[in-house]
Amino acid sequence: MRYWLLKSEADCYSIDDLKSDGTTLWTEVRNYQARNFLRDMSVGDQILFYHSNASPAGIAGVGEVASLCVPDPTQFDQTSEYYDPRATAEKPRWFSPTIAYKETFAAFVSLPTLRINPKFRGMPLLAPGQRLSVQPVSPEHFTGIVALGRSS
DNA sequence: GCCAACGTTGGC
DNA sequence: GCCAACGTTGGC
Repeated sequence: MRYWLLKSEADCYSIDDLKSDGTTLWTEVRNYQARNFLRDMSVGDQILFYHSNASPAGIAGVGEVASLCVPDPTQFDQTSEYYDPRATAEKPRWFSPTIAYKETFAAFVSLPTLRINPKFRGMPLLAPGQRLSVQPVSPEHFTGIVALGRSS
């Protein structure tokens, strides 16, 4: 089993939205490196759900990969701002796994909290200037963040 | 809303 | 295939 971090703009799709949906198709990723990570996901992989554009930004809870990637339907939708004219049904360019809700942290784990804790040094999330919306997470970092999130 | 960092596009 | 211009991300 592997561990990942998924970013979502908090005012666009938050952990509460995932909770009420139960599962969601993770669409609209338009970055090749992020796409490749999505394709690497296996059913049962654990997801840290990160709120970006929040104050503060940080990790709100945990999800799980419920199904492997399918072609992202928004790439074929001419009315979508994520429409990609270069994508075809035979050769889709973008892919979406299904993510299931697992838990909302009792204690939101903010970005500043992660930065001051030497345990999390080396996380890609904390690297200056990184913007990738899908990132791998080490088992140690995942466990440490979940422990912080469950504490109150 | 600012702006630094980064990815993508497209002319050559 | 280089690289400048442009657009986007995302923390603050």
